[in-house]
Amino acid sequence: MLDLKFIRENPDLVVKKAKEKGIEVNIEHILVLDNKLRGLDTMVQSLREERNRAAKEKNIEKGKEVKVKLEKHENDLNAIKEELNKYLLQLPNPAKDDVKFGKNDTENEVLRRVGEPTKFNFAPKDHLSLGEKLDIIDVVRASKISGARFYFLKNEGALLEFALRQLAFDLLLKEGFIPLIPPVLIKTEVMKGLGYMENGGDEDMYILDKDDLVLVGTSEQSIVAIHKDEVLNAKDLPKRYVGFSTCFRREAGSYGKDTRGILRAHQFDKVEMVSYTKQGEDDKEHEYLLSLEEKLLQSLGIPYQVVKMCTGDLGYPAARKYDLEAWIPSENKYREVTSTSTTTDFQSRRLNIKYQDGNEKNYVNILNGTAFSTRPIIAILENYQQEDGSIIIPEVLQKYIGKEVIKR
RNA sequence: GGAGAGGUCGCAUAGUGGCCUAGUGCGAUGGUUUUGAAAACCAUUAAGAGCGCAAGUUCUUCGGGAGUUCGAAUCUCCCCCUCUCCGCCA
Repeated sequence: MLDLKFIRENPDLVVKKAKEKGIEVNIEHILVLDNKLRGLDTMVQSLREERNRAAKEKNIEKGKEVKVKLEKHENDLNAIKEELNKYLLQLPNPAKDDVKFGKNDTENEVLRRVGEPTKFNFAPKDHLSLGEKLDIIDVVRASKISGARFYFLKNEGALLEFALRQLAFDLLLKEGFIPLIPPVLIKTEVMKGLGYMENGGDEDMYILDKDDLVLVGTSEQSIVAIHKDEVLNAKDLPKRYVGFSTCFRREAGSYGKDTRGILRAHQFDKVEMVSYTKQGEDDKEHEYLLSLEEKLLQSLGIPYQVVKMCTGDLGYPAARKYDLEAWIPSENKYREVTSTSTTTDFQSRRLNIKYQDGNEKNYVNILNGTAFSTRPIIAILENYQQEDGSIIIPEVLQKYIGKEVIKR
């Protein structure tokens, strides 16, 4: 959500920035509504003043008269407020100035590559063939009981996930992150407030009508909302959380896309980082979160590239976003495994999260980033595969799993 | 799931239709006093919004929403949350 005053003063900029993200905005309508609203608001206020005065004087006749007038104008006011709000919620967060303009993901910017694409003197297999042969991934039985896009992680497959999670927590706890296991069901009303259900977002969510709850698509959703309607102390910032949870996505609209293996599933696990910082300190924090993500991938010894999203690929709340893409030998290309975004004060306005610094009060900046998800397992299996189909376990993970090789 | 009790300013509590412009205590902040501190005393003690150059002024908010009323913290209805007991259960 953007500041209404800012919109009033910089309407052209708001339009231009939205356009860069590929979103058309009817700013005229917003300004007209805003203008109407303020006129009406003033009128309603003075009518209320009259009502209050009549009540104090116990002037019943006068009170009755004012009540009728007030009712009508209050209804109008509420209607306009609601409409204006609807439009305001549709405005995207403007991209930061350092973000390059681009229409879609083909125009994203590769910032750097770390490590060389893994070379094999045999034809590398994909993660699913490897996983099935080693009996660590089972999608056939999963589909029997849950349908397409579900999987069992089994044996060392399950242990690999635990190991990745522990590796991430070990690093982030050292960095002072607060560990968190969040709820994965959120009230529909709160999810709407978060803004994840707009623009078709609800199509990608599992909604439990009977209980008015929604399954989270990422624990970012519950972690970001943890301080809803709170004023934080500036002393405690930056405040950093690391949460672990299962994530649920309907993947509507991705039929036939990435159907093989565990790359795109309805359910997966993720270790998520969320930072709250003071206004204007998000750039520094963003680089910090990125550096942590790189450190984790580097410690696994997986070749990757850092990609900076162009304006057209940013999405609504992000002002800047980096993806880390790991080298996937079977596809002969890099694929997204983790990412990090700054939402500046876009989310904190919606959620009403502020901080107090002396006499000053301001909205916090909120950032998020993936430490690990299930996806890096794909990169590990494929990059560490041997000719006989066995997998060497990355050295940093060996202590968690208690062996060096996965073989049958 | 059943029965009951609650939710008021940072915290604790008072408030059962107009004297609430929400009282009191604690805490916090500033000041006076003091060599310094404590104590004492004095003052301040929320957020959001509108109008106004400003001083200021008005409105909204007593868990949330809807209603009754000239007038609601107070009455009615719905919802949320917390606590106690029972039942069930990792």
